[in-house]
Amino acid sequence: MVDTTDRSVRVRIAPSPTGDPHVGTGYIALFNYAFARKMGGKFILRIEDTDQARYRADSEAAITDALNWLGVTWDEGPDVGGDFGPYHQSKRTAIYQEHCEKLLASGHAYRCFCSPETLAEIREECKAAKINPPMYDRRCKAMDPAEAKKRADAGEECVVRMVIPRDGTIKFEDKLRGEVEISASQIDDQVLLKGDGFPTYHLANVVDDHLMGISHVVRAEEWISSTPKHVLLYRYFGWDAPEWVHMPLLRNNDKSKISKRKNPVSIHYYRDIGILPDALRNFLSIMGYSFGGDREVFGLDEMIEGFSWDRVSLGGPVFDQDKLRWMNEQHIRALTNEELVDAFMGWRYNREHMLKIAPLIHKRIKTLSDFAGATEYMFSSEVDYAPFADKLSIPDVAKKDIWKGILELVDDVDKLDGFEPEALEATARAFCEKKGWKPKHVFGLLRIGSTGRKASPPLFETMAVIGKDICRRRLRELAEFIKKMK
RNA sequence: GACCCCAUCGUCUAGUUGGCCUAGGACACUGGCCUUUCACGCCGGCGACACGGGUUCGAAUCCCGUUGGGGUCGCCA
Repeated sequence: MVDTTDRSVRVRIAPSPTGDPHVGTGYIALFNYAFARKMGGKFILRIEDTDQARYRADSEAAITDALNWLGVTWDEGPDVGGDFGPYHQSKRTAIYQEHCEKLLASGHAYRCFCSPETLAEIREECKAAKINPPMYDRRCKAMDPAEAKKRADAGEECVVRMVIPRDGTIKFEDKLRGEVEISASQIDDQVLLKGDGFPTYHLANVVDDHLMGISHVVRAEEWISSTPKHVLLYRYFGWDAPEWVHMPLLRNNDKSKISKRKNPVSIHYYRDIGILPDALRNFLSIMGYSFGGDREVFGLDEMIEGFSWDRVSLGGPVFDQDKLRWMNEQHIRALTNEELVDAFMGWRYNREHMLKIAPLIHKRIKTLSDFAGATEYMFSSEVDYAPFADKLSIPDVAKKDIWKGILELVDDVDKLDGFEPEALEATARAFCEKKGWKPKHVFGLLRIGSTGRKASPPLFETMAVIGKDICRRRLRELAEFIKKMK
């Protein structure tokens, strides 16, 4: 089935720098990468930074670091260059606007001046009238294009929407499932160009995939329902569409789409608790995929060599932490003692990390041998809250408000760029203010939550050393623990 | 709610042109052996083809329906 002589395969991973490097990004990147290597094709990294509101400065580097850490590397991308750049969508706005003009000219798109408020009203009306799914009523489509252009040129803010046929169906072939058919009546006149002049995913994605010569779009299953829009866009532009491959979604234990509320989803979390990169990679590669025979532990090269879409299964795989740990154990065993020691040193037993710890424990140890006891929680992945059950309360605050509050604080911290002590403290104090809770009570909970101790070096410095991802995980577990307390 | 996708042990999966499946492996759980302890290792146990109709000599494998789960329905990707 797989033609290994096909050199024209070009695939891409297109993450959005809006947060932490997600395991789902790593998962999809891995399959794109394996397929590209198998076919002797190219794997491209493109940064989809078209959302100014959600853009996070520290995110892109975190994503590229995480992907490299996983062992997935790209042939073209913002850092390595290539013949199809630029590879940041934010640097391609002129291209999208130009293409939007073509659609406008051919009558496949129109300007829309409706405000977000108007749109919300329309959505409400649809709901009330039980119109499913709720859709834009296309009122601006009736406007004379010349008149619309005049208003836009005069500086009035507007978006550009694509025209979806009134009836008929849109079909496409998914490599893993066969033909998928969706009625045009289900599809809204999608916004292509936002009010700020940036493109939406749909436009940018199609234009870039075409311009970058992408042959196969390998992405997550959640995109299936918007694929008809993309198919239409290719048609409107007169381009050949790529092949579609929709991988199953990684799941929480309850089978819902994997999410940070129910699972650690940052690749950094797994790195920080001491999962070997090749173990995470191996684990991700048995999600929805089987190597063949009874092999579960295999190298990236082996996966590439035997790679075939035929080996993908479509039931959504649950991301099982236990099995990940077992996988990691297998990879640790495969190490020599020399390599194991290197792994420890590469992880946290190194000068750089010790230098962060040193000021925190310097005046808290009497002998060097006190180190292990004084820092145990800085190296472990989980802590036990049971010994503190009687300390997990705040005077005059209901238990429910406490655990919900902790979750809220975690969300506040999530919005930060980075995890610096100063910003952390400011966020925590703002939270106390907001809640009307005393810092000493909140900080006490934070301390127990992130260290598993009631005494520690300065809280926020300590949290910074433990790291954002582990702290977040611990705090969520603390909330869970309190929730379950009688 | 509408539309789309999916459906083998609790979990990851093998099973891919229907017969070699009284359904195999792995994680987890569990009984035992080994052992000065623990871990590893070894042997064993528990445990699934969602249900109902077809097609066929024969179905986990094909078709239809039902049920269940998931996803999407944003000027987010």
